[in-house]
Amino acid sequence: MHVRQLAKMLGVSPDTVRYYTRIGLLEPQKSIENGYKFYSPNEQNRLRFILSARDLSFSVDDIKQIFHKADEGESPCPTVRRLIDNRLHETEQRFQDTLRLRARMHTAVENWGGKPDKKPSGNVICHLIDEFTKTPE
Amino acid sequence: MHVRQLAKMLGVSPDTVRYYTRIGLLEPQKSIENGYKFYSPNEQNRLRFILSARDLSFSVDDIKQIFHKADEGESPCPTVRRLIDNRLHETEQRFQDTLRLRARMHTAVENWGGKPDKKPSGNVICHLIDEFTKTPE
DNA sequence: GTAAACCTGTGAGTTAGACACAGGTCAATC
DNA sequence: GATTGACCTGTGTCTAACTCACAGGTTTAC
Repeated sequence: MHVRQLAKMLGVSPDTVRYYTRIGLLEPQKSIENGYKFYSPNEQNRLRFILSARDLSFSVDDIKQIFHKADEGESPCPTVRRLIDNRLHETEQRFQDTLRLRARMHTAVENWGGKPDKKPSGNVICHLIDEFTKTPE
Repeated sequence: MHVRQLAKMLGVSPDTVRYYTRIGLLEPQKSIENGYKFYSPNEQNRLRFILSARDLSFSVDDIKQIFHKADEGESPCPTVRRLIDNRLHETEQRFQDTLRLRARMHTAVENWGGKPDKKPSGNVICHLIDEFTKTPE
């Protein structure tokens, strides 16, 4: 199975598959006559796993670690449990940040609704942004 | 005012100031004897504006556009209103994505609590991840 | 045989900075 | 005046997770 076919089967772009291959997460065989890469059922399964892990926000480097454990025959589960703990904290942080940002943006847009456009003057570049910063509420 | 002093004054890292300078958002004068960059009060004001815009999720490229308008003497406000509309959509999207991700991760961790570690076998790399994907609820 | 459509791998570009590093500057000491 | 050490500078390179550009190989239709 070549790159485009595999990508289509699992619903990702060929470039994504090429990327995972480039960094060593996938190790397809190289056709001698073609130079084209050939993905075996085992590689297909690995890609499926990568996508599942990605959906839980595991990073590519995390997945490398998981594969490393598994390739040595050890259980990757402790690693997985440890890693998701970090990812969970990150996600929580990002969630809170995004929540605050969203509120700030909504306030700004609302705030700007009744204000006119103005030309820049002196040290005011855009009075919407400048004034909003000074009165965050 | 040199880079470190300016950075400290506005609470960012010198590298951040250098970055904005490198991409042309700031245009300090270059000392002839030193080669060191000198930031005038006007540049200080520009940096303050950049940070305000950044806090509303405007991208560096957005800010470039805003500066471009303002430098031509036109009102950047219409640009600002148009741009924040895009950023608001992005933020909303990111918020929803993060919300879903967070829920998925919580479900996974809960789910894994009662499950043992297992060694990889056949085409199962980590049963926690593999099985969770198959039963998302 | 040839033309067009399609596919490939590799190299480079993307964001918003962080980090490494060779060298310049300045005050304090000898 | 020379020298040490602390501090500062600009520039080049690196990051994550891909995406895009591109030169060239392959396959199919005529």
